[in-house]
Amino acid sequence: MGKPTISDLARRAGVSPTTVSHAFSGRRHVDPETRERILGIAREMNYHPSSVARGLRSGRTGMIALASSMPFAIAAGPSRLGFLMEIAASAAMSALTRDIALCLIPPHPAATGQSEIAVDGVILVEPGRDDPLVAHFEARQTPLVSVGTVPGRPDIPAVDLRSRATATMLLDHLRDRGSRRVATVIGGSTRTSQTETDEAYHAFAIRSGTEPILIALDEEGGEELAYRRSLDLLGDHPEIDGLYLSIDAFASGAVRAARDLGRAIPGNLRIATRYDGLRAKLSEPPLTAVDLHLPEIADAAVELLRRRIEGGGGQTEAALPMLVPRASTN
Amino acid sequence: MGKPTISDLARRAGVSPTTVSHAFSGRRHVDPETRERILGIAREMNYHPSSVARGLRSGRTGMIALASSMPFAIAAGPSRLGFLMEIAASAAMSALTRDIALCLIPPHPAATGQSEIAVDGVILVEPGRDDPLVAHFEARQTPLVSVGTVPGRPDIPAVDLRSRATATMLLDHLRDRGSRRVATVIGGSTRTSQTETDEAYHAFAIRSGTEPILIALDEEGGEELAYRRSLDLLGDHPEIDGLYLSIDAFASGAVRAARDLGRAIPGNLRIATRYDGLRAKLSEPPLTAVDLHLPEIADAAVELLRRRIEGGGGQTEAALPMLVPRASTN
DNA sequence: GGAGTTATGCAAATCGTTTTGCTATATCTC
DNA sequence: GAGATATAGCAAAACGATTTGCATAACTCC
Repeated sequence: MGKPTISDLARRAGVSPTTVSHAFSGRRHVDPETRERILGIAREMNYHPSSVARGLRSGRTGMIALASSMPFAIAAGPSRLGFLMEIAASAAMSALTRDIALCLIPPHPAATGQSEIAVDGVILVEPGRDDPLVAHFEARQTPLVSVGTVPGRPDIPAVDLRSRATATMLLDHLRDRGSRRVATVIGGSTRTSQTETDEAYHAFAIRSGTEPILIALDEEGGEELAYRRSLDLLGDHPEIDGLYLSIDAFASGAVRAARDLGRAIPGNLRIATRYDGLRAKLSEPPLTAVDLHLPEIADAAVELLRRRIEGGGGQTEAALPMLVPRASTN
Repeated sequence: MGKPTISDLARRAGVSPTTVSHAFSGRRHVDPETRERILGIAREMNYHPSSVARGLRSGRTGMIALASSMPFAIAAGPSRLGFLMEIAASAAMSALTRDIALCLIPPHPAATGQSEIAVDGVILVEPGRDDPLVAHFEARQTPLVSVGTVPGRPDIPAVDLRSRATATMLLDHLRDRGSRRVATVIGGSTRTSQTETDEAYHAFAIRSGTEPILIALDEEGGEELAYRRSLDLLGDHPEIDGLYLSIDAFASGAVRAARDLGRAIPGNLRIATRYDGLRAKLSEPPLTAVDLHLPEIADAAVELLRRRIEGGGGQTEAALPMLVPRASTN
């Protein structure tokens, strides 16, 4: 009736469960003839070992999770096709080639009591300082790696997203194209990408000998908030002729604001953003951004986590992001 | 040293494991005071129930999988952001609101021996006739639902993608815009979307009183194959002034072919495709396509599966796709 | 022909929960 | 005060594998 178990199979084959287990796992030698017979009967009676039972005994589930506390509004976007999903897709492919399944879990697992999922390890995407997800998984002694370093936690293995280099590259690009007064809009979170952008911008301002103009916006506010604040910003500082926005949703808002103010892009105002996703590509005009090499990043994270689960250590070098110049900074 | 177990907690609290279990699950009454004490000690000693053990006993893992035998080349695309990932993202969100985790599994789970993952149910994305994935999960008695009906298996609950209606809508649109000779390119697979497109096109041809011109291409061939075959097609049939391609990668190839042949789009040739993804939107010119309402589709599939896991039945009505006219058919 | 080795397989403990049946009080009902 | 009912908690049997130690028989080697 129910699914056949190892005992059912053992009985039918006239051997002990032990032998069946060994026949499947190969952890001990079984007479080849017996083995074939067992496997044959298994096929015949449609037996498949339960990975839950295996997991209980062996402590491995063969599954890793991808988690992010980034608000879905930004991570997945209205179009559901953002930064996070690009990493998810890449990580899934990478995991699969290593015979691991990838599981997507909610932004706030602590919130829901029952939804505790057993995974061998977790990849965190851009956690913030004191991110509850970090606490959550550390409490469960689940191996952790991060995409984007974890603020204040250099001990947690991470694939560096190189946000400082990214910001510097884009700011220099804006200046090289002729912008004299570049303002920056970052997210208000404590993620490394935002703090490094902040730092890179201030260094840039000093280098350029200009007074920095930087605002930090609540990431939940998305495009709409960025639109309103960009109107204010460009109104208060008509001298701004370059804008770097570290979140693509913000960039969309800024583009709308510029249009409403009659500022031509790039003629009168250059705009650049960080993540080269759908928004940057579909923007009118298309936005200059950087290729973060997300597939490579995701693959590195999966490999880092795998080694960590196996008990090994090891570090990873992330590829440097590459500038993708588009019409918005021509 | 290791993670604390229910027995450790029971000992510390001076009760039996049974009582601890009940205190957590609420399946039986425990004295509120005892309960609070147990929960307090649990927090203190950082106890978290093992979902693997729970799963073994209760037969539920709280996890569902998303599987597709669609070649990754098309599903995830070079940009990793295709049809499949849009469904994955939406399904993940839908699952999470129901306290279920979503797992992504490889196209050919049968291939890899060990990677058997325990899930409560599976959502199949556009399976073909006699799809090995269907056999795989049916052999394991895993509840199954499909996005896109399963060819030859009306008994498997599915969310209809309405490919016949989609094809008819787009073909009629091409004709309404002025195309007199509309050819169609479909994928060579046995997925319902392709066979229904085939049927819809032949019905359309009869309605229009024209000789049908249809070719089916290997889906693995992607844009490159479609490019070459479009060159042939347009060369052999210079009278073609409308083209419907049921796969967006094919459409990209056709656009390139048209350009190389000096055929203006839409002036000299109208082109439409099905899935309104990145390719359609970014194409030059942007391609007319349909909004399949993938988030709603994914949500319906998750809900259908959830009910099926719970033992219930129930059907689902899928929303009708909506035409998204763009410059390619102006 | 005894010691050592190899081949083959089994029994039993274990993984950490959930579930079922039971006991022992305490409280109500007429 | 006898029975019924509720309350609070325990013991033990699952769940379905893996793992470890041991047993038996057959071979090899001097």
